[in-house]
Amino acid sequence: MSALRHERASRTQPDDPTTATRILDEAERLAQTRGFNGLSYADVAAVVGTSKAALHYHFSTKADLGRALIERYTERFFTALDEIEASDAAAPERLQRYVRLYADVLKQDRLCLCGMLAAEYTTLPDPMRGALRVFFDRNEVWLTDLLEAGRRAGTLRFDGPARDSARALMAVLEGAMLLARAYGDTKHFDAAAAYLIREVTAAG
Amino acid sequence: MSALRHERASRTQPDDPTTATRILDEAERLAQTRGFNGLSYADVAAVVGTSKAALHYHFSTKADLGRALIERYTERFFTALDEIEASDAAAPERLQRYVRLYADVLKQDRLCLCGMLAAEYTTLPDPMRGALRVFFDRNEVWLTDLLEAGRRAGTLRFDGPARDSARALMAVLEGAMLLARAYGDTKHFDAAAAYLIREVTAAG
DNA sequence: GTCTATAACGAGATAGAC
DNA sequence: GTCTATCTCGTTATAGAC
Repeated sequence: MSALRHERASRTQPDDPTTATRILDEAERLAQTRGFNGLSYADVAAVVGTSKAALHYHFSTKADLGRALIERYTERFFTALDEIEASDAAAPERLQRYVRLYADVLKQDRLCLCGMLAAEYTTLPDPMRGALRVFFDRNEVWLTDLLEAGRRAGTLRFDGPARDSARALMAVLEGAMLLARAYGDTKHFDAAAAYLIREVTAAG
Repeated sequence: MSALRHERASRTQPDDPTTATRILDEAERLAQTRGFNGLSYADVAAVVGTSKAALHYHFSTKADLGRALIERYTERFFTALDEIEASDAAAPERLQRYVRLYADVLKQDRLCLCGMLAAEYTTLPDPMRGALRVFFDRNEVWLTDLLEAGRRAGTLRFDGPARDSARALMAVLEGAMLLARAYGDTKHFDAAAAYLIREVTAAG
Protein backbone atom coordinates (compact mmCIF):
# COMPACT_ATOMS: atom_id res chain seq x y z
CA MET A 1 0.00 0.00 0.00
CA SER A 2 2.66 2.45 1.01
CA ALA A 3 4.89 0.99 -1.67
CA LEU A 4 2.23 1.67 -4.25
CA ARG A 5 1.73 5.17 -3.07
CA HIS A 6 5.44 5.71 -3.23
CA GLU A 7 5.57 4.43 -6.77
CA ARG A 8 2.93 6.92 -7.79
CA ALA A 9 4.65 9.74 -6.03
CA SER A 10 7.90 9.04 -7.80
CA ARG A 11 6.40 9.78 -11.20
CA THR A 12 6.28 13.26 -12.51
CA GLN A 13 3.11 12.66 -14.57
CA PRO A 14 0.93 10.03 -12.85
CA ASP A 15 -1.56 8.36 -15.14
CA ASP A 16 -4.32 7.92 -12.60
CA PRO A 17 -6.79 10.80 -12.21
CA THR A 18 -4.85 12.65 -9.55
CA THR A 19 -3.73 16.21 -9.20
CA ALA A 20 -1.94 16.69 -12.50
CA THR A 21 -4.90 15.36 -14.42
CA ARG A 22 -7.39 17.46 -12.50
CA ILE A 23 -5.24 20.51 -13.11
CA LEU A 24 -5.28 19.81 -16.84
CA ASP A 25 -9.03 19.21 -16.78
CA GLU A 26 -9.83 22.52 -15.17
CA ALA A 27 -7.21 24.48 -17.11
CA GLU A 28 -8.64 23.03 -20.30
CA ARG A 29 -12.15 24.03 -19.38
CA LEU A 30 -11.05 27.58 -18.60
CA ALA A 31 -8.94 27.87 -21.73
CA GLN A 32 -11.88 26.76 -23.85
CA THR A 33 -14.26 29.23 -22.27
CA ARG A 34 -12.13 32.25 -21.33
CA GLY A 35 -9.03 31.71 -23.42
CA PHE A 36 -5.48 30.92 -22.38
CA ASN A 37 -4.76 34.51 -21.40
CA GLY A 38 -7.99 34.59 -19.42
CA LEU A 39 -6.84 31.65 -17.32
CA SER A 40 -4.87 32.13 -14.13
CA TYR A 41 -3.13 29.71 -11.78
CA ALA A 42 -5.33 31.06 -9.01
CA ASP A 43 -8.53 30.15 -10.88
CA VAL A 44 -7.33 26.62 -11.54
CA ALA A 45 -6.04 26.08 -8.02
CA ALA A 46 -9.33 27.22 -6.50
CA VAL A 47 -11.36 24.63 -8.39
CA VAL A 48 -8.85 21.81 -8.05
CA GLY A 49 -8.64 22.58 -4.34
CA THR A 50 -4.94 23.15 -4.14
CA SER A 51 -2.51 26.06 -4.16
CA LYS A 52 -0.87 28.06 -6.89
CA ALA A 53 2.50 26.75 -5.73
CA ALA A 54 1.34 23.17 -6.16
CA LEU A 55 0.44 23.95 -9.75
CA HIS A 56 3.92 25.22 -10.37
CA TYR A 57 5.24 21.91 -9.07
CA HIS A 58 3.36 20.04 -11.80
CA PHE A 59 3.78 22.62 -14.57
CA SER A 60 6.64 24.91 -13.80
CA THR A 61 5.62 27.64 -16.21
CA LYS A 62 2.38 28.62 -17.85
CA ALA A 63 3.91 27.81 -21.21
CA ASP A 64 4.52 24.24 -20.01
CA LEU A 65 0.94 23.97 -18.90
CA GLY A 66 -0.26 25.31 -22.22
CA ARG A 67 1.83 22.92 -24.25
CA ALA A 68 0.59 19.99 -22.14
CA LEU A 69 -2.99 21.14 -22.72
CA ILE A 70 -2.62 21.18 -26.48
CA GLU A 71 -0.82 17.85 -26.62
CA ARG A 72 -3.40 16.07 -24.47
CA TYR A 73 -6.23 17.63 -26.45
CA THR A 74 -4.64 16.57 -29.71
CA GLU A 75 -4.12 12.99 -28.54
CA ARG A 76 -7.69 12.71 -27.34
CA PHE A 77 -9.03 14.20 -30.55
CA PHE A 78 -7.14 11.80 -32.77
CA THR A 79 -8.11 8.86 -30.63
CA ALA A 80 -11.69 9.78 -31.53
CA LEU A 81 -10.70 10.07 -35.18
CA ASP A 82 -9.10 6.63 -35.00
CA GLU A 83 -12.43 5.24 -33.87
CA ILE A 84 -14.10 6.78 -36.90
CA GLU A 85 -11.36 5.29 -39.06
CA ALA A 86 -11.89 1.87 -37.53
CA SER A 87 -15.61 1.88 -38.29
CA ASP A 88 -16.95 0.69 -41.62
CA ALA A 89 -19.00 3.85 -42.16
CA ALA A 90 -19.01 5.52 -45.58
CA ALA A 91 -17.41 8.93 -46.12
CA PRO A 92 -20.54 11.08 -45.55
CA GLU A 93 -21.24 9.31 -42.28
CA ARG A 94 -17.62 9.74 -41.21
CA LEU A 95 -17.81 13.41 -42.03
CA GLN A 96 -20.91 13.76 -39.91
CA ARG A 97 -19.18 12.10 -37.01
CA TYR A 98 -16.26 14.46 -37.45
CA VAL A 99 -18.60 17.42 -37.26
CA ARG A 100 -20.26 15.92 -34.21
CA LEU A 101 -16.94 16.04 -32.35
CA TYR A 102 -17.05 19.81 -32.65
CA ALA A 103 -20.74 20.02 -31.83
CA ASP A 104 -20.22 18.06 -28.63
CA VAL A 105 -17.60 20.55 -27.47
CA LEU A 106 -19.92 23.46 -28.20
CA LYS A 107 -22.74 21.85 -26.26
CA GLN A 108 -20.57 22.18 -23.18
CA ASP A 109 -20.37 25.93 -23.85
CA ARG A 110 -16.78 25.53 -24.91
CA LEU A 111 -14.85 26.37 -28.02
CA CYS A 112 -12.38 24.05 -29.67
CA LEU A 113 -9.26 24.49 -27.55
CA CYS A 114 -7.09 24.99 -30.60
CA GLY A 115 -9.50 27.38 -32.28
CA MET A 116 -9.48 29.52 -29.17
CA LEU A 117 -5.71 29.43 -28.96
CA ALA A 118 -5.45 30.33 -32.64
CA ALA A 119 -7.19 33.60 -31.81
CA GLU A 120 -4.54 34.27 -29.17
CA TYR A 121 -1.77 33.07 -31.45
CA THR A 122 0.39 36.21 -31.41
CA THR A 123 0.53 36.23 -27.61
CA LEU A 124 1.39 32.53 -27.20
CA PRO A 125 4.83 31.27 -26.20
CA ASP A 126 6.68 29.52 -28.99
CA PRO A 127 6.29 25.89 -27.91
CA MET A 128 2.54 26.36 -27.83
CA ARG A 129 2.52 27.74 -31.36
CA GLY A 130 4.28 24.68 -32.66
CA ALA A 131 1.91 22.30 -30.87
CA LEU A 132 -1.05 24.21 -32.28
CA ARG A 133 0.07 23.80 -35.84
CA VAL A 134 0.57 20.10 -35.30
CA PHE A 135 -3.09 19.85 -34.35
CA PHE A 136 -4.27 21.68 -37.45
CA ASP A 137 -1.86 19.90 -39.75
CA ARG A 138 -3.03 16.49 -38.60
CA ASN A 139 -6.65 17.58 -38.97
CA GLU A 140 -5.99 18.78 -42.48
CA VAL A 141 -4.36 15.49 -43.46
CA TRP A 142 -7.16 13.42 -41.93
CA LEU A 143 -9.88 15.43 -43.62
CA THR A 144 -8.10 15.55 -46.94
CA ASP A 145 -7.80 11.77 -46.96
CA LEU A 146 -11.47 11.43 -46.08
CA LEU A 147 -12.56 13.80 -48.84
CA GLU A 148 -10.44 12.10 -51.47
CA ALA A 149 -11.72 8.68 -50.50
CA GLY A 150 -15.30 9.95 -50.65
CA ARG A 151 -14.78 11.49 -54.05
CA ARG A 152 -13.24 8.29 -55.41
CA ALA A 153 -16.17 6.30 -54.03
CA GLY A 154 -18.64 8.79 -55.49
CA THR A 155 -20.19 9.54 -52.10
CA LEU A 156 -18.70 13.02 -51.76
CA ARG A 157 -18.72 15.80 -54.30
CA PHE A 158 -16.54 18.91 -54.50
CA ASP A 159 -14.36 20.76 -56.95
CA GLY A 160 -10.69 21.49 -56.80
CA PRO A 161 -8.00 20.11 -54.51
CA ALA A 162 -9.29 18.11 -51.54
CA ARG A 163 -6.92 20.00 -49.30
CA ASP A 164 -8.62 23.30 -50.07
CA SER A 165 -11.99 21.83 -49.18
CA ALA A 166 -10.52 20.36 -46.01
CA ARG A 167 -9.29 23.80 -45.02
CA ALA A 168 -12.65 25.36 -45.78
CA LEU A 169 -14.33 22.71 -43.68
CA MET A 170 -12.09 23.34 -40.70
CA ALA A 171 -12.59 27.06 -41.11
CA VAL A 172 -16.36 26.88 -41.12
CA LEU A 173 -16.41 24.63 -38.06
CA GLU A 174 -14.08 26.82 -36.05
CA GLY A 175 -15.85 29.99 -37.14
CA ALA A 176 -19.31 28.62 -36.51
CA MET A 177 -18.37 27.66 -32.96
CA LEU A 178 -17.15 31.18 -32.38
CA LEU A 179 -20.34 32.80 -33.62
CA ALA A 180 -22.70 30.27 -32.07
CA ARG A 181 -21.25 30.83 -28.64
CA ALA A 182 -21.51 34.60 -28.94
CA TYR A 183 -25.20 34.08 -29.61
CA GLY A 184 -25.56 31.43 -26.93
CA ASP A 185 -27.34 29.38 -29.57
CA THR A 186 -25.96 26.12 -30.90
CA LYS A 187 -28.40 26.32 -33.81
CA HIS A 188 -26.05 28.82 -35.42
CA PHE A 189 -23.47 26.07 -35.50
CA ASP A 190 -25.86 23.34 -36.61
CA ALA A 191 -27.12 25.40 -39.53
CA ALA A 192 -23.62 26.16 -40.80
CA ALA A 193 -22.51 22.57 -40.36
CA ALA A 194 -25.60 21.22 -42.11
CA TYR A 195 -25.01 23.61 -45.00
CA LEU A 196 -21.45 22.40 -45.44
CA ILE A 197 -22.35 18.73 -45.27
CA ARG A 198 -25.17 19.26 -47.75
CA GLU A 199 -22.85 20.98 -50.19
CA VAL A 200 -20.23 18.28 -50.08
CA THR A 201 -22.48 15.23 -50.02
CA ALA A 202 -23.23 13.79 -53.45
CA ALA A 203 -26.91 13.95 -54.40
CA GLY A 204 -28.76 10.62 -54.25
CA MET B 1 -6.21 80.56 -33.80
CA SER B 2 -6.45 80.33 -30.05
CA ALA B 3 -10.23 80.48 -30.39
CA LEU B 4 -10.10 77.54 -32.74
CA ARG B 5 -7.90 75.60 -30.41
CA HIS B 6 -10.28 76.31 -27.60
CA GLU B 7 -13.21 75.09 -29.63
CA ARG B 8 -11.47 71.80 -30.25
CA ALA B 9 -10.50 71.43 -26.65
CA SER B 10 -14.08 71.86 -25.52
CA ARG B 11 -15.25 68.76 -27.38
CA THR B 12 -15.02 65.39 -25.78
CA GLN B 13 -14.71 63.55 -29.11
CA PRO B 14 -12.98 65.75 -31.69
CA ASP B 15 -13.56 64.66 -35.27
CA ASP B 16 -10.17 65.66 -36.63
CA PRO B 17 -7.41 63.08 -36.42
CA THR B 18 -6.17 64.04 -33.00
CA THR B 19 -5.51 62.12 -29.87
CA ALA B 20 -8.81 60.28 -29.48
CA THR B 21 -8.65 59.02 -33.03
CA ARG B 22 -5.06 57.97 -32.76
CA ILE B 23 -5.88 56.14 -29.54
CA LEU B 24 -8.64 54.27 -31.31
CA ASP B 25 -6.39 53.49 -34.26
CA GLU B 26 -3.69 51.93 -32.16
CA ALA B 27 -6.10 50.18 -29.78
CA GLU B 28 -7.85 48.72 -32.79
CA ARG B 29 -4.62 47.45 -34.26
CA LEU B 30 -3.64 45.81 -30.97
CA ALA B 31 -7.09 44.32 -30.42
CA GLN B 32 -7.01 42.81 -33.90
CA THR B 33 -3.58 41.28 -33.42
CA ARG B 34 -3.32 40.47 -29.70
CA GLY B 35 -6.94 40.52 -28.61
CA PHE B 36 -8.77 42.92 -26.33
CA ASN B 37 -7.40 41.24 -23.21
CA GLY B 38 -3.93 41.37 -24.69
CA LEU B 39 -4.16 45.15 -25.05
CA SER B 40 -3.07 47.47 -22.26
CA TYR B 41 -3.35 51.20 -21.77
CA ALA B 42 0.42 51.29 -21.44
CA ASP B 43 0.88 49.70 -24.88
CA VAL B 44 -1.47 52.14 -26.53
CA ALA B 45 -0.05 55.17 -24.76
CA ALA B 46 3.50 54.25 -25.77
CA VAL B 47 2.66 54.22 -29.48
CA VAL B 48 0.39 57.24 -29.41
CA GLY B 49 3.07 59.09 -27.50
CA THR B 50 1.02 60.05 -24.51
CA SER B 51 0.34 58.77 -20.99
CA LYS B 52 -1.99 56.21 -19.51
CA ALA B 53 -3.77 58.98 -17.66
CA ALA B 54 -4.44 60.81 -20.91
CA LEU B 55 -6.08 57.70 -22.27
CA HIS B 56 -8.38 57.59 -19.28
CA TYR B 57 -9.39 61.14 -20.05
CA HIS B 58 -10.69 60.12 -23.48
CA PHE B 59 -12.04 56.71 -22.51
CA SER B 60 -12.61 56.54 -18.81
CA THR B 61 -12.76 52.75 -18.62
CA LYS B 62 -11.47 49.96 -20.78
CA ALA B 63 -15.04 48.90 -21.41
CA ASP B 64 -15.76 52.36 -22.85
CA LEU B 65 -12.76 52.08 -25.11
CA GLY B 66 -13.86 48.64 -26.21
CA ARG B 67 -17.38 49.72 -27.02
CA ALA B 68 -16.07 52.69 -29.00
CA LEU B 69 -13.78 50.35 -30.93
CA ILE B 70 -16.62 48.06 -31.96
CA GLU B 71 -18.93 50.90 -32.89
CA ARG B 72 -16.38 52.66 -35.05
CA TYR B 73 -15.41 49.38 -36.70
CA THR B 74 -19.04 48.60 -37.40
CA GLU B 75 -19.72 51.99 -38.93
CA ARG B 76 -16.69 51.80 -41.14
CA PHE B 77 -17.56 48.27 -42.23
CA PHE B 78 -21.10 49.17 -43.22
CA THR B 79 -19.94 52.25 -45.01
CA ALA B 80 -17.97 49.88 -47.22
CA LEU B 81 -21.04 47.68 -47.62
CA ASP B 82 -23.07 50.71 -48.63
CA GLU B 83 -20.60 51.33 -51.41
CA ILE B 84 -21.10 47.79 -52.64
CA GLU B 85 -24.85 48.34 -52.44
CA ALA B 86 -24.58 51.53 -54.45
CA SER B 87 -22.70 49.84 -57.28
CA ASP B 88 -24.53 48.12 -60.11
CA ALA B 89 -22.56 44.90 -59.71
CA ALA B 90 -24.36 41.56 -59.83
CA ALA B 91 -24.64 39.33 -56.77
CA PRO B 92 -21.52 37.18 -57.37
CA GLU B 93 -19.40 40.28 -57.84
CA ARG B 94 -20.86 41.83 -54.69
CA LEU B 95 -20.09 38.68 -52.76
CA GLN B 96 -16.52 38.77 -53.95
CA ARG B 97 -16.18 42.33 -52.83
CA TYR B 98 -17.59 41.35 -49.46
CA VAL B 99 -14.98 38.62 -49.11
CA ARG B 100 -12.29 41.08 -50.15
CA LEU B 101 -13.12 43.27 -47.15
CA TYR B 102 -12.02 40.39 -44.93
CA ALA B 103 -9.01 39.56 -47.07
CA ASP B 104 -7.78 43.14 -46.84
CA VAL B 105 -7.85 42.98 -43.05
CA LEU B 106 -5.92 39.73 -43.04
CA LYS B 107 -3.28 41.18 -45.35
CA GLN B 108 -2.45 43.61 -42.58
CA ASP B 109 -1.81 40.62 -40.30
CA ARG B 110 -5.00 41.39 -38.42
CA LEU B 111 -8.12 39.46 -37.64
CA CYS B 112 -11.60 40.84 -37.99
CA LEU B 113 -12.00 42.89 -34.82
CA CYS B 114 -15.34 41.33 -34.07
CA GLY B 115 -14.19 37.79 -34.79
CA MET B 116 -11.35 38.27 -32.36
CA LEU B 117 -13.67 39.70 -29.73
CA ALA B 118 -16.09 36.82 -30.26
CA ALA B 119 -13.34 34.48 -29.09
CA GLU B 120 -13.01 36.56 -25.93
CA TYR B 121 -16.75 36.85 -25.56
CA THR B 122 -17.11 35.38 -22.06
CA THR B 123 -14.58 37.83 -20.65
CA LEU B 124 -16.04 40.95 -22.25
CA PRO B 125 -17.99 43.59 -20.33
CA ASP B 126 -21.67 43.67 -21.14
CA PRO B 127 -21.84 46.79 -23.32
CA MET B 128 -19.22 45.27 -25.58
CA ARG B 129 -21.18 42.06 -25.95
CA GLY B 130 -24.22 43.95 -27.14
CA ALA B 131 -22.23 45.97 -29.65
CA LEU B 132 -20.66 42.78 -30.98
CA ARG B 133 -23.97 41.17 -31.71
CA VAL B 134 -25.13 44.26 -33.52
CA PHE B 135 -22.19 43.84 -35.88
CA PHE B 136 -22.97 40.21 -36.60
CA ASP B 137 -26.71 40.78 -36.87
CA ARG B 138 -26.27 43.50 -39.43
CA ASN B 139 -23.84 41.33 -41.37
CA GLU B 140 -26.29 38.49 -41.36
CA VAL B 141 -29.08 40.68 -42.68
CA TRP B 142 -26.91 42.21 -45.38
CA LEU B 143 -25.64 38.83 -46.58
CA THR B 144 -29.07 37.23 -46.42
CA ASP B 145 -30.50 39.96 -48.62
CA LEU B 146 -27.64 39.55 -51.06
CA LEU B 147 -28.07 35.79 -51.25
CA GLU B 148 -31.80 36.00 -51.78
CA ALA B 149 -31.44 38.59 -54.52
CA GLY B 150 -28.81 36.44 -56.23
CA ARG B 151 -30.99 33.36 -56.07
CA ARG B 152 -33.95 35.24 -57.50
CA ALA B 153 -31.78 36.55 -60.32
CA GLY B 154 -30.37 33.08 -60.95
CA THR B 155 -26.77 34.20 -60.38
CA LEU B 156 -26.36 32.45 -57.01
CA ARG B 157 -27.23 28.88 -56.15
CA PHE B 158 -27.74 27.29 -52.73
CA ASP B 159 -30.27 25.16 -50.90
CA GLY B 160 -32.29 25.97 -47.83
CA PRO B 161 -32.88 29.28 -46.07
CA ALA B 162 -30.65 32.12 -47.21
CA ARG B 163 -30.02 32.99 -43.58
CA ASP B 164 -28.36 29.64 -42.93
CA SER B 165 -26.07 30.13 -45.89
CA ALA B 166 -25.30 33.65 -44.70
CA ARG B 167 -24.28 32.27 -41.33
CA ALA B 168 -22.12 29.59 -42.91
CA LEU B 169 -20.46 32.23 -45.04
CA MET B 170 -19.64 34.43 -42.07
CA ALA B 171 -18.38 31.40 -40.18
CA VAL B 172 -16.01 30.30 -42.89
CA LEU B 173 -14.61 33.79 -43.32
CA GLU B 174 -14.00 34.30 -39.61
CA GLY B 175 -12.59 30.80 -39.19
CA ALA B 176 -10.37 31.04 -42.24
CA MET B 177 -8.83 34.27 -40.97
CA LEU B 178 -8.06 32.58 -37.69
CA LEU B 179 -6.33 29.62 -39.29
CA ALA B 180 -4.57 31.60 -41.99
CA ARG B 181 -2.97 33.87 -39.44
CA ALA B 182 -1.77 30.95 -37.33
CA TYR B 183 0.00 29.68 -40.45
CA GLY B 184 1.22 33.13 -41.45
CA ASP B 185 -0.13 32.31 -44.89
CA THR B 186 -3.01 34.20 -46.46
CA LYS B 187 -3.38 31.41 -49.03
CA HIS B 188 -5.19 29.40 -46.39
CA PHE B 189 -7.82 32.12 -46.37
CA ASP B 190 -7.93 32.54 -50.13
CA ALA B 191 -8.47 28.82 -50.70
CA ALA B 192 -11.35 28.62 -48.24
CA ALA B 193 -12.94 31.77 -49.62
CA ALA B 194 -12.58 30.58 -53.20
CA TYR B 195 -14.18 27.27 -52.27
CA LEU B 196 -17.17 29.02 -50.74
CA ILE B 197 -17.68 31.39 -53.63
CA ARG B 198 -17.40 28.53 -56.11
CA GLU B 199 -20.03 26.53 -54.26
CA VAL B 200 -22.52 29.35 -54.14
CA THR B 201 -22.00 30.78 -57.61
CA ALA B 202 -24.36 29.38 -60.24
CA ALA B 203 -22.61 27.48 -63.01
CA GLY B 204 -22.43 29.29 -66.33
C1' DG C 1 3.86 16.83 -3.00
C1' DT C 2 1.97 20.36 -0.91
C1' DC C 3 2.07 24.25 1.95
C1' DT C 4 2.68 29.54 3.45
C1' DA C 5 4.68 33.57 2.29
C1' DT C 6 6.31 36.75 -0.74
C1' DA C 7 8.81 38.60 -4.54
C1' DA C 8 8.47 41.12 -8.90
C1' DC C 9 5.89 42.89 -12.19
C1' DG C 10 2.06 44.83 -14.99
C1' DA C 11 -2.72 45.81 -15.12
C1' DG C 12 -6.63 49.40 -14.77
C1' DA C 13 -7.81 53.37 -12.50
C1' DT C 14 -7.57 57.90 -9.65
C1' DA C 15 -5.78 62.46 -7.60
C1' DG C 16 -4.28 66.68 -8.26
C1' DA C 17 -0.86 69.94 -10.40
C1' DC C 18 -0.25 72.61 -14.59
C1' DG D 1 -5.90 67.93 -22.27
C1' DT D 2 -2.07 66.20 -20.51
C1' DC D 3 1.14 65.41 -16.97
C1' DT D 4 3.47 62.90 -12.66
C1' DA D 5 2.68 60.17 -9.05
C1' DT D 6 0.38 56.74 -6.77
C1' DC D 7 -3.09 53.23 -5.43
C1' DT D 8 -4.95 48.72 -5.58
C1' DC D 9 -5.33 44.55 -7.40
C1' DG D 10 -4.17 40.30 -9.94
C1' DT D 11 -0.67 37.99 -12.35
C1' DT D 12 3.31 34.50 -12.79
C1' DA D 13 6.85 32.69 -10.34
C1' DT D 14 10.09 31.54 -6.39
C1' DA D 15 11.89 30.37 -1.54
C1' DG D 16 11.89 27.55 2.00
C1' DA D 17 9.31 24.98 5.76
C1' DC D 18 6.99 20.55 6.49
